[in-house]
Amino acid sequence: MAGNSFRIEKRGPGRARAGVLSTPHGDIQTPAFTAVGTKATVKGLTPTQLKDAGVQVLIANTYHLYLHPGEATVEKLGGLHDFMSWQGPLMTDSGGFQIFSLGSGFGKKVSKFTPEQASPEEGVAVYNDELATSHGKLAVIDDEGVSFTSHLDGTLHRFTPERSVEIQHKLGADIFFAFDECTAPTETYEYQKEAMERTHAWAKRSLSAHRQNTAANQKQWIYGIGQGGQFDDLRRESARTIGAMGFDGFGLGGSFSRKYGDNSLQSALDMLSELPADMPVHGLGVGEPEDLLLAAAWGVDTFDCVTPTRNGRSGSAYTRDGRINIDGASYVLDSAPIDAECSCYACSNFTRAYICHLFRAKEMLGPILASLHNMHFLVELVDEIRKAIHESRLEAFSVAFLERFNKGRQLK
RNA sequence: GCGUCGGUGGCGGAGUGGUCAAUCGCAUCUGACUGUAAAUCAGACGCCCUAGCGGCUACGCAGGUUCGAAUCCUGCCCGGCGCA
Repeated sequence: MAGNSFRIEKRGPGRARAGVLSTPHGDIQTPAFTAVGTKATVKGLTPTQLKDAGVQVLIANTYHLYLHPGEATVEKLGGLHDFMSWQGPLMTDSGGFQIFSLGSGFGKKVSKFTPEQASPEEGVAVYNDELATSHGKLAVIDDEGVSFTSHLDGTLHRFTPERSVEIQHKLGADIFFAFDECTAPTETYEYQKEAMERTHAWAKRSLSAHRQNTAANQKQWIYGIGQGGQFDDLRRESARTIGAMGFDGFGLGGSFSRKYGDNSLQSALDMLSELPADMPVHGLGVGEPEDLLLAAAWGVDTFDCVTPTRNGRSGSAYTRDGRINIDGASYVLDSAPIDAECSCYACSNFTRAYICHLFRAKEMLGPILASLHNMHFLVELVDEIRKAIHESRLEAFSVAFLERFNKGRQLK
C-alpha cells in the first residue's frame, strides 16, 4: 500500500463524522487521539504499551528532533518509524508551536531554566541566558522565517518553511505540517492578522517545497495550518485560504489552554465550515475531555495533546468522575484503582494507594502508570466518541459523559 | 570535674542588638498543567481571627542589661569535643 487517503464513513449529528485515514503505515479509525512523542518518544511509555492502550498514531516534533539527534541521524537510521520502533502511522509537527513557546510564550511561565539554576559546574547543558534572552525570548520572527536560540545550548538556528519541510522529509512521518506561526489567543487583532498572513505565505512555500520532492510527495501528506486567534473573521479567512491551497489536510492552529479563555477553541472550530467537506482535519493540542467532545462534534478527525503524559507525570489522573491528583493525602490508603471502570494495565493491577506511594517516594513507575492510564483513558474516550458517531448517539453520549465528569470535579 | 563549642520553626541550617514570626533547602498540604524549554511549576506552611503593612505566643529554661534581645550578661538544663 502506498500513499495516504481519507474516507468518511458516517456523518452527523451536525458536522461530526467518523471515517478511516489510511497511511503507508496503517489505517487510523477517526476520530482518533494522537499521542505526542515530541522527541521520538512518548514520555515514559513504550510502543508496546501505547499499542496496548489503543493508540493508533503518534506525532513527533521537528524542532526537537532537529536539535537532537538531528534529522540526518534519524534518516540514516531508517527514518522516524524505524528509529523509534513505531511501525504505525506517524505525524510530525513543523516547529511552528515553538515559535510561540520559545517566542512570545517565553518567560510567561516560570520554568526550571532560570539563570540561577543554570549551573555549568553540574555538567548540565543549559542555554546561554545572555544570548538567549537578548530579545527577551528564544525565538525571533521575521517574514522569511524564524531564528531560534537553542534552549539546550544557546546556539543559534534558523527555520524557514523550506527548511522545516526538508527536515520533515528526512524524518519521514506519514503526515506532517506546514511551517506556521502559532500565536497566543491573547494577541491583538492586528498581530493575529499579521501572523495569519505570514502563516499563509509560509503555507504556500511549505506546500510548494513538498510537491517538488516527488519521492516524499508520494509517501507523505502535508497539512496546512490555519490561524487567527480568537477572531472569527480571521479564522474563517484563514480556513478559506489554506483550504483552497491544495493541502492534503488541515490543522487547527493555536494554543487552546484554558488560561487564555474559553472561546479560543470554539473560534478555531468555526474554521471547519469553510473547509472542503472531505478534507481531513487535525486539532493541534486539543486534549481535555470536554474539548475532545467538542472538537469531534464539530468534525475534527484527529487531535494530539500532551495532557495524558504531562498530567500523568505530575500526578494528575483522569477518571470518569473528574481528574484527581493521585499523589494527594486522601489517596494514601485508597485501595480502589484510579478509575474502577477502566481496563488499563494500571487500573487492572494497582491501587490508588500504591500509585500515590510511588509518587511520594519519587519512584518512576508512578509517572509511568499514571501516564499509561491517562493515555488509555483519553484514547478510549475518543474510541467511544467514534462509536457513538457510528451509532448516531453522539449527543447523548457527550451529555452523559460531561455531566458525570464535571459533577465529579465539583465534588472534589 | 575543668575547658571549649553549641542548643532557632517537622528536619537540616541561616541570622549574632531594632524593619525577625525569623533567608534558604528538605518534608508536608493544596492547586495548576491543552501542536512538551515540563519526571515541571505555583501558593501555603507557629497559633487565632472580622484574614489585616491585624492580634497572640515564640529562637533550650529562668532571670538580668537595654527605649528595644533569637542576637549582650548571669545561672541552670542538655549535647559534641578536649583534658583529667
